[in-house]
Amino acid sequence: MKLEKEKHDKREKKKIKLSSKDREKEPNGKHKPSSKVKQSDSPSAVSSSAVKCEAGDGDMHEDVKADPSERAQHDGHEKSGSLEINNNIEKNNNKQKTQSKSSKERHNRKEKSEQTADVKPVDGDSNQADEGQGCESEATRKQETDEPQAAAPVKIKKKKVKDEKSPDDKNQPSGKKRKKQSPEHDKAEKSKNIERDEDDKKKKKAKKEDKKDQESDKWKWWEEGKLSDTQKWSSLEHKGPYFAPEYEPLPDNVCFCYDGQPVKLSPATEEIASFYAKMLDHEYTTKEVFQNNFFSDWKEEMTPKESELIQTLSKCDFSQIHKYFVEKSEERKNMTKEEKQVLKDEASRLTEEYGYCLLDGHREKIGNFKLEPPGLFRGRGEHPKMGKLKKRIQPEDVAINCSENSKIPEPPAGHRWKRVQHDNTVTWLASWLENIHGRPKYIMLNPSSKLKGEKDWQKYETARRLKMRVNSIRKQYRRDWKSREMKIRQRGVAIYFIDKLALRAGNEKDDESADTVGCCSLRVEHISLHRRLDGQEYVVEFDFLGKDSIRYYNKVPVEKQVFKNLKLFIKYKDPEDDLFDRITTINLNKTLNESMSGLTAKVFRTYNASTTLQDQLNKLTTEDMTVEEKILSYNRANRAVAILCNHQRAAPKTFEKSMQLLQEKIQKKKEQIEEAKKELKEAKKAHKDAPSDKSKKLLEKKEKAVQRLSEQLKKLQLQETDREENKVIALGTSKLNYLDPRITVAWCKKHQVPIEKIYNKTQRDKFAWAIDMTDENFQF
DNA sequence: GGTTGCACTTAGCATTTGCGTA
DNA sequence: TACGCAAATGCTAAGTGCAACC
Repeated sequence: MKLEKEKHDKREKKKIKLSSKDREKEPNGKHKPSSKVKQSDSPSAVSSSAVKCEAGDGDMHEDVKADPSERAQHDGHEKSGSLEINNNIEKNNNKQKTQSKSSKERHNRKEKSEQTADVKPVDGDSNQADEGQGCESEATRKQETDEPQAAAPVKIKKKKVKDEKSPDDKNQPSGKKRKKQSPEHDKAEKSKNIERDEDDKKKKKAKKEDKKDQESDKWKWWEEGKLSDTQKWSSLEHKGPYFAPEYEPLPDNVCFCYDGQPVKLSPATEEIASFYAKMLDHEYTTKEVFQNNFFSDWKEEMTPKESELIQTLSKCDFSQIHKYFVEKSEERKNMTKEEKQVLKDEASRLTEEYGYCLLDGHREKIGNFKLEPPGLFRGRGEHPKMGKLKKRIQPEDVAINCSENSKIPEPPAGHRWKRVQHDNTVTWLASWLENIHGRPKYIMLNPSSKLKGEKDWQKYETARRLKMRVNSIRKQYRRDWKSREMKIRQRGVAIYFIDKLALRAGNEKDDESADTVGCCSLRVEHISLHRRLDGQEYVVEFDFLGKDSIRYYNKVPVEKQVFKNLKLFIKYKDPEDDLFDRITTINLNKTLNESMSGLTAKVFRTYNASTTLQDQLNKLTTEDMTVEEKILSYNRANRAVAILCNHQRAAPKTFEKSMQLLQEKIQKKKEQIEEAKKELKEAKKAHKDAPSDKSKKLLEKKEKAVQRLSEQLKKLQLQETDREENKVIALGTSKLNYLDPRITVAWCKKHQVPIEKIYNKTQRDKFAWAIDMTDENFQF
């Protein structure tokens, strides 16, 4: 009861903070009509809620909350029955849920909700023994025979050699087209060429050796033992973070204008103005919340004189500043190769100096060694803090973590660190508090590092352990659906959703963030119940904004008991009430941990994603396929996971155009094939009429041409299918975070697909442990 | 048992790089 | 060689979950 009250109070607090005016607005700032507000404002609406369900077990009103035309159907999804991804992401992701309620009404609602509780404790949970822990070592550890990284450096080398030509050489026509020169000139040219070739060879050799060194230097931490769960390192040394460059004031000819008059701003005020000016092209600056947050934070940084003068944002003219930055960006784009190379060299130097640390004697790459520069906060979705000023991080804000006996990083001249600590139970190198939410941020290692890799490996091992326990866990949550205790029923249904739909846990959120939810924080307004829908029984329609304000829309047939429970959970509740008001992620995870050590809601996502990949790969791959077809199968399996996990992306801006180009290419190829076939027919006839060696050769040539063109066509068509199917689906997130890489490596080895066709360089670095240790027999 | 802070993973968008093609 | 595009990489927001504390 107390828990429910607290949940309610929290929500209440949040609602008060977020003005109803803001909440009822569409992302574009326009007010949208809100029937839901009306409904909940009326006292008679108390039990009617946005969730429509039948009265009793009889016929049901089949109500769909949003315009069905807005929802793209996506069928054929095995796991959830019918997962639907909305193609119109931009539109739908920004869709805001209308919510408004007076606190008095909310209080009444809480009391009503209390009436629904059965509080007879039933001991339904069974503790189950743990299984093996930690990272299992693979039975077979095979050395990687391919050199997946070879391709890219060779190409770079080629280009470099080309670039190193003297200016004279650059202008010389090459090869056969060269004009005849004098013998002296030829001789000089020849010796030049020899020189160049030798130089080339030397460089190639050096590079090869470098690479060899790097390979042999590569730390195979997975072949060593782990320190302990708490101790993360024995020694850690680094250079500290790299600070963002100081602000460069605008040239005198670039003016900020207020009320039509040019105003020279102080450097601090001007810097913040430049943050806004840079974003003028972006939709953010059209949003009222963004504008208000920016303006109030900006005002705080102004001098008293500036603050007195600048009273309204609408009178501020940033256009000159905006133009200046656009021009600067153009200039950068139009730099010569040499100028670009200077910048590139400087960046490499920085990475070399700050981008690596020494961890237990091994050189490890740092993930983010550059401190975040100041700017304006860009939240995702309808974030109440968008537009606020992200302040410049000073050395005095930064805590350093390294070993006691190491060389302590030097703070910038005239400054000192916030503190220097030597805590080997954490993995971060530096940390600071960001000023928007007051939360800590960290500088940590790259995913290719031991610390990250080990944790990743462990994650997949936990998911594999779940595979062994999942049947008994499923039996248990089915039993819980019939518990006499409301809390246990809710928990049973929540775990069912987490398992079946790969929903996130849904922790309680602080008051000042976008209104997004996960499983445990679902509200009544996020589901609609349909006794029958599209020929299926007991359908739950989900519609809510999840992490990053990505819309989750799905119509799922569920078991009858789940459906009945959901009806019970929403009884006497209003749209904004919690669907699972008796549980939190903490007690849900506690229950899961009792079933299996290390089990949390998150593990189900990893487990279901990896299982789906393995099943789909088995189903979609056959031996007679070409490598291209196998890759398409892999992408399809990957896509099934991305759909399950609801990993969406905005369609690429150039999507339509590039598809059109591809289609034109396909058409052209088809025409070429037709032409080639005609020629083949003629060659056949010629050979039949007057057989000779020449005619035979010609015939063979034409046959090969048709075959080659047909293969090219097939490749293009596969590309077209793949691209179309990937339009709004992001494959990368699941590949990097949810799919046990050993499944991929085993599949590549079994089906002779080069690993670099599936994993790029970064991914191969991250999954080096899996690539090294996995053979083709690996089973998740 | 709940709250809070901290440490870490997961996530999509923005920017840069480099490849294929005209 | 320049250009346009897709892929790769970088950036940082937004989640999860644990442990200390009350």
